Amino acid sequence: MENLTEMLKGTLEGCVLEIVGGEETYGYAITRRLNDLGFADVVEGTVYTILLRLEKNGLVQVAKRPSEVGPPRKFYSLNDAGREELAMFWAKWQYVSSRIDSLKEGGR
Amino acid sequence: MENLTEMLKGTLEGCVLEIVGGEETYGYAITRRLNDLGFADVVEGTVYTILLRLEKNGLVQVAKRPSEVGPPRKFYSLNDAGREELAMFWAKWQYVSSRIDSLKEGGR
DNA sequence: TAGTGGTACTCGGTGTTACGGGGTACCCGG
DNA sequence: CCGGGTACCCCGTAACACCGAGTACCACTA
Repeated sequence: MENLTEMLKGTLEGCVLEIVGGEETYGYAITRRLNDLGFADVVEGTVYTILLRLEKNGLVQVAKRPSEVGPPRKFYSLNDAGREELAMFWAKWQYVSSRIDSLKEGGR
Repeated sequence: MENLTEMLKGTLEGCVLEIVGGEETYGYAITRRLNDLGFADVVEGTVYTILLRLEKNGLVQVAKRPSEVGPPRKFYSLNDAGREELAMFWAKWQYVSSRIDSLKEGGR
């Protein structure tokens, strides 16, 4: 599937939030996770951008820890604000996707 | 629901395409349609921006016709390229939304 | 020991998209 | 004749994802 990028705007951040909410993890692994999930062309730079934004907005907690196979990793986990934001994201997603699906099905 | 705007990026154009594909219609009516559909804060300027983009990209056919209740309307309908684009949009939507839903459900 | 490839993060610039606000203009009823 | 609904357009702004380049750590190998 080519060029999903525009459609991901505004949802990719939520996806990252969900992944981080599931377990404490770091940028490089999140990118891999997204790629495996089917978002094949999501690229590292994008994920790091999102993570820095989440950090700036106070939605995550960060812990730097050494790795045995490369440079140190920045592990992210959600704080309360982050969990709240995540819940909000899913509410929005449900709303938007239901609207769009209803438009698709004859759309009344 | 507040501030869905970011989540609509990349999908709003598809929604307009779908509406135009359903019947020949014009900007002002499309805006109303979207508002009724639940996208309450989609605003006229946005729809016109999209319509002009569709026109520029050769996805629609345009016909100006007088109105009995105001200034003339620009009626839009899909051409072959537009129908193709619309089919593409729904394919992308299905793909993306299924991926995101699967992420939501435990995400394997 | 120099080189390669995988791991891991950061930054600056770019393009696309939707919004906000203003402007123009047509039409009808009071 | 003037306000409000109808109808369109344009310009500037903000958000978001991408791209490319840079830095740096580690293990393996020739």
